[in-house]
Amino acid sequence: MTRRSTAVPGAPRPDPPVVADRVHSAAIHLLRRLRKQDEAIGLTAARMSALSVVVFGGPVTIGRLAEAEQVRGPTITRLLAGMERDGLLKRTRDTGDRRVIWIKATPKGSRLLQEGRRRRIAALAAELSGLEPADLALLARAAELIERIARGAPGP
Amino acid sequence: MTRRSTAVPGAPRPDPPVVADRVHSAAIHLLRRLRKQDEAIGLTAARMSALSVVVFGGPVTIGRLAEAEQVRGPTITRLLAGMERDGLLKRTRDTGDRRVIWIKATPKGSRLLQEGRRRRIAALAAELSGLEPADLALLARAAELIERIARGAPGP
DNA sequence: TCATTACACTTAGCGTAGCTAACTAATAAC
DNA sequence: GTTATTAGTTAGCTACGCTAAGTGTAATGA
Repeated sequence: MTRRSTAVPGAPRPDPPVVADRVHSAAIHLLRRLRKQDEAIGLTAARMSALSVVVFGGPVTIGRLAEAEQVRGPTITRLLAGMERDGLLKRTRDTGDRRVIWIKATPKGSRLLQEGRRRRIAALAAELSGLEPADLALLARAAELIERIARGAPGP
Repeated sequence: MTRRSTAVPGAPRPDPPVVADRVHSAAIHLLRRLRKQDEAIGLTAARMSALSVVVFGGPVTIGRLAEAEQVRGPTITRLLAGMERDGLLKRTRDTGDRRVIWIKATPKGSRLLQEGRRRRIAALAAELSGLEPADLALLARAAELIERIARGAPGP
């Protein structure tokens, strides 16, 4: 079913390529800006993203994690190697199928993730808090749309 | 993180950190997805971004380009080296101040940029064209908001 | 004038992240 | 009991951030 509209009556229909270009550009610039917050906590974007899958999604296998992160196996393997070395998570061989490895976050990992997100997001959140509630809601809705599209999902 | 509905008068005020987190996450996933389109044309995101500054902003110096791209000098130097090798742009020593180098796009560079943007954006635009006009307009507005925030502008 | 300072850019080298191809080890299928 | 499939790793490539240090040009000032 279609969603509730926030359209301004009489506004011209936006051109998809133009909107795509703008959204694309905004995403690039936003992430470049946020990257600068990274070294404060020592969690890169890739680590933070993977860690949040593990922390919020519960224990997960390497393959599922690669899928969730939309990257290939070796990328995850190396990412996890560094994070395990840093004590953020641990691997456990599956007792049934011994090819499978389960990834679990350590308390340190969970704590660092929360802290990292807080920091990385803080600057952005601070800017956002200057917006009107309507604009905030608009951004939330936009993020939802983009997320769905990025996942390649046909619909909600 | 709870899922929130579209902005409706009377809805609770969205929490800035929550929105920030979602926007952040959406940006990451979107770009990861778009990156997959890159090899089709042979222009990476960084190249495309720099090239578009050169193409649309006219000839530019290395320093200004680094500034525009929000990266350090050496990053631009190396980026340009590859692009010059590939015939996408050319360097010219400033005749007045011989420390300065002007970057200009070649016809090939301009052409490739247009083509690259078209391709990189095509998939996204295709998805977007399935949206209602209202949602398209919402995304356009969201991109505008994010762009302003990413630039660190105080904004209206 | 000539030594010093400032500036624009480059080189060297490090770290992180993406990839493919080829490998090991375990399981499933015939 | 082979053979095929699956899960994950290793090796090695590219790209793109960074800092520190180097080169060459311009500006300054004793």
